[in-house]
Amino acid sequence: MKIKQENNNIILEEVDSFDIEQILECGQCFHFDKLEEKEYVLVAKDHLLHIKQVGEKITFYDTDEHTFETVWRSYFDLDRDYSQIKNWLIENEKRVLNQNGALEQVIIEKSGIRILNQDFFETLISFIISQNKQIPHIKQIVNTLSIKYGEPAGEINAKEYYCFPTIEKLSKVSDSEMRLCKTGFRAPYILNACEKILDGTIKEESLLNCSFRQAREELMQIKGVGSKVASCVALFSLSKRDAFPIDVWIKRIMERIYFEKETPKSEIEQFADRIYGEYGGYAQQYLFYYARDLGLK
DNA sequence: GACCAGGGATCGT
DNA sequence: ACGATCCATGGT
Repeated sequence: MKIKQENNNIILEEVDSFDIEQILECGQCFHFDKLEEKEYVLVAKDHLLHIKQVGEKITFYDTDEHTFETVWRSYFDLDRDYSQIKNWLIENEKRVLNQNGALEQVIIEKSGIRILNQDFFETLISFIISQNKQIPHIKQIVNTLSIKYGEPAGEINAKEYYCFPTIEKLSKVSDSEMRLCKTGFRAPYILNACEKILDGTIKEESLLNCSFRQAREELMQIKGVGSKVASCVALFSLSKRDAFPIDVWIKRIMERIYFEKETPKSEIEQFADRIYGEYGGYAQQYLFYYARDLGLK
């Protein structure tokens, strides 16, 4: 990877496995705007980023080296060797199945995906909101909460963007106010999550220092957080790359490519552990995006 | 353990 | 237009 500073911009070249469209649109994050083809504005970690990709060249507009190094390098998972992960997954699938599997083609098609290292609180609330909702609606709610309760993050093309609210701010919102943001029955879940963090039941620090399974157990103490939401939070904000969140899409694609019949989630989870192991999270993201694009039924 | 509410935008017909 | 669906979960 080559890093250049040009005017006020940071330019990346020769980045392996990086497609800004696939990274943002694959369903792992919700706080961004598409401006043009492969040109986006996103708000993350209390920073605003205007980013554009043309071929192999990626421009981080109005970004200094210090911000790039301290915020975006880790956010975009730039120190991870994705080629090694892809190769391992394809080889291990072959070993377990004793023949070539379907994952290789999925990975080739979605090879520009990276798993973002997102903020814990924002990820937790976003995935509580996500249940039974489609991505455009999740984005709308995250946006509404940020505008109403977050700090200004900056302006691009005459549009003001807002940071995701702090836990203190969000915890003081009333149930009825929260429902005005279209959160519906999830409103008490969001408030319960704030409560459990503020009273110390849930500690990000200890979640970072334990196994995926332990972290999932602890997160599930929050009302409205089940196995799927907890797995997403662990994968996207706690570096648990062995997490394998199973939703309807993953269930459908796994049933199609490995089982060829209806299969309980518990069995799918066990199988994923065996075939994808410590890289389950990456496999899940390739498969999820692929299945959604396919519009699998 | 199977079923159903809950809330509303979006998608498919 | 309008009904079905939706990156689940908790309660019954």
